[in-house]
Amino acid sequence: MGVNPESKKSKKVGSGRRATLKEVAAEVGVSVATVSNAYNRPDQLSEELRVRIFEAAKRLGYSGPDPLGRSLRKRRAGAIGVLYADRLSYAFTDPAAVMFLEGVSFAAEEAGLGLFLVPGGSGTSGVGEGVLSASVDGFVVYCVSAADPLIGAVIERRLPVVLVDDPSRESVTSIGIDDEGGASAAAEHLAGLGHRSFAVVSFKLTLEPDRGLADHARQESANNEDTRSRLRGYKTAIEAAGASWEDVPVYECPENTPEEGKAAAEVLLGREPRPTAILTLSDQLAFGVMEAARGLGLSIPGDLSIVGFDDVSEAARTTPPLTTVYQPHVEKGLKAGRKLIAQLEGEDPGEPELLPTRLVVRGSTASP
Amino acid sequence: MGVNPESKKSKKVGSGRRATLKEVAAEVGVSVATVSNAYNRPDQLSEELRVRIFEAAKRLGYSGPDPLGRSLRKRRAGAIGVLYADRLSYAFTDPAAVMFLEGVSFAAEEAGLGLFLVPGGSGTSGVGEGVLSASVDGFVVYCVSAADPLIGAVIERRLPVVLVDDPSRESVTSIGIDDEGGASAAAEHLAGLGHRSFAVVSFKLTLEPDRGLADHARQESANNEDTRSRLRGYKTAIEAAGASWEDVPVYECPENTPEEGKAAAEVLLGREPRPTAILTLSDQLAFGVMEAARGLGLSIPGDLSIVGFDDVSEAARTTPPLTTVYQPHVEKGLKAGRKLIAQLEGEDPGEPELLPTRLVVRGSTASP
DNA sequence: CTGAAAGCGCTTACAG
DNA sequence: CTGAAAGCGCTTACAG
Repeated sequence: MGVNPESKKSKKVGSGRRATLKEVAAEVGVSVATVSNAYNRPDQLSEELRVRIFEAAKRLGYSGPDPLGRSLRKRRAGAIGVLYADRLSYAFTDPAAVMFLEGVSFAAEEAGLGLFLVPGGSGTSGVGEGVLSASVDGFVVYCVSAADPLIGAVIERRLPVVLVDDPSRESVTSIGIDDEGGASAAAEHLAGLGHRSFAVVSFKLTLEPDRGLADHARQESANNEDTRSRLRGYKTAIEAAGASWEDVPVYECPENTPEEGKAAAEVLLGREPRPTAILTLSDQLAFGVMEAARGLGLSIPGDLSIVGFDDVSEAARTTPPLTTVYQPHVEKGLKAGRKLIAQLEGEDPGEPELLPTRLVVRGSTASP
Repeated sequence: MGVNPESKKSKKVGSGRRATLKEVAAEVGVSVATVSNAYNRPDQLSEELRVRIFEAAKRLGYSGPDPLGRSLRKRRAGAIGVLYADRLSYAFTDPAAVMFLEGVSFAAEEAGLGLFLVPGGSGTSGVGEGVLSASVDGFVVYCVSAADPLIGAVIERRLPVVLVDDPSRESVTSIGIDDEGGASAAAEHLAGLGHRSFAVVSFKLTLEPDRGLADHARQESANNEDTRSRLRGYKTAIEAAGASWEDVPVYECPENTPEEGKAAAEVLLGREPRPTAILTLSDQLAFGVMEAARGLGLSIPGDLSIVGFDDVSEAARTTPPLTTVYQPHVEKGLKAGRKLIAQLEGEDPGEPELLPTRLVVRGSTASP
């Protein structure tokens, strides 16, 4: 029978010391290998013995091999890590990030893996601490600028990696979207409606973000590939329409939130001449722009046309509905996850992929 | 100098075999203990030696102690597990779940822990497989019915646990909200407006969900504590208003989605007498009800009053805005996470807590 | 300031 | 069908 080592300290469930494989083996009078086999290779022992082992396990409160021991031995953590540059909790605040995670989690589930959300941002510990200490088999790196030291930490770990929205490292698998194409389609659309006076609301441009108008040099220094591409798309289309990019104010927001977008728009709409169209780098920013316009008594799209980027589900439900650039967030996450899993299984992750974007014209844009 | 063992197979970054503590020790000519100390207890060795060790580590491509080995030795996974009953990917689809996760992730970040999302649902592997194999230090259990075998798997693991929205296990820490109070406030509100003809759109009632009207017996058999409480709240207030609960059709939806809510409403609104008010168990369901009403040409709230539950951010932005019961999703997640972390640190997780709910009256309710 | 030794809990050839 | 042994990579008293 053996005395249950837990009976002494009978605190709440969960606080007791777990039994181990070794203890179960001792209880049954077999070797640890046999107990291990009972769980992992049922064909390696008689059914009768297997049942006896499970009974003993139950008696001792043993719930199967400890994942920690097993992982070390098998050199497999059983989880894929998702690295997000900002605070983890902030990721759940951004609908685009949430959809992306939905896709990744789908891929993880397919493969029977867990999803480990790695604290990347400025937590209590140093930069990259989370990356260095996460028990994962690989990383999906999302929303992390190529210049961020976090990327260095990830590379150092020498685990399989998929970089999302950042094709800058040739040697690393990546997946992204056609940022430039989407952006230029949006700007072309506005130009086609007759707009010539534009303004842009942008993400942060460097690791040390500013809040305010960004001059040409600063725009050029943008170190997020998607930010660069979207700005380039806007620029190309605006110049093709015969307007000067030099005259287009680009406002940098340190964070991708409606609040920041609102603050940006309030500045941009106070300038002379007042822009007739505002292009943003995300729906989140565009929502803030809409709010600012309402606050100033401007009608959309009568006085001001607005376009977003992302086609988050809410974009279809604002008043008026937002014209924006669709990108397949869930699919991007799914494919990123699958590319990582392919690497884990020694398969070819495939070429860097660029998923298509598409302009979705709704009610927030019209002739000036 | 020593030959870098990786130089032979020069495939993509990430595919190389990692160096180990032992190899670094050999390279420098010190013991593994000293190398370990270099990373974990800088005061235990001379600065000069420490630098030499880091240089050697860099040379060999060693990025610091492997989390797997460290976790096993320290008996700490460095992550808190979140268990969700359905498919993981589905959690990201439900705005209430996303806010909850935001809160949990905030708590995890505070404590320098990762967030491990455990596949609970019907993946490729057996029930509880994800739970049994997750390398975590404890579980936050969300949206899992007390009757679900997953709970059994969690308990078996003998790790610290926090049960969310399910106070049924006395011995386990839990946190929830005042479901009944919120629900009865909502029904009272409708009764106060003069409604006497109600219908209810409910979550699934058992582990084997039905789609359709649920008779009294089935309502009673509901095994989710929050579902039971909300139904009880509706019932109490409706009966207090002098109406008969027997006459109130309760439609069970197998999933908490707008689509299901719509299907439910289409049936309920086809009945005679047509209800003048529909109470739902969530905003997600309520959104579907709104859609169904629109589809049938019914005006809200003129022909039909609708109330939701959750006060998801979208609830304020529908047309008309949704009257609903607010609950503090993020705070619930935050507190659940902190209670778990308190247990991990041997502190008192505190009493089971019941967070307050509050009726938020918006435009979707009016006199019949 | 540094090292030898034990051990965290497990799995996997291999031998019988 | 079962077991003895090695070892996954690390940390931690402990001794010097």
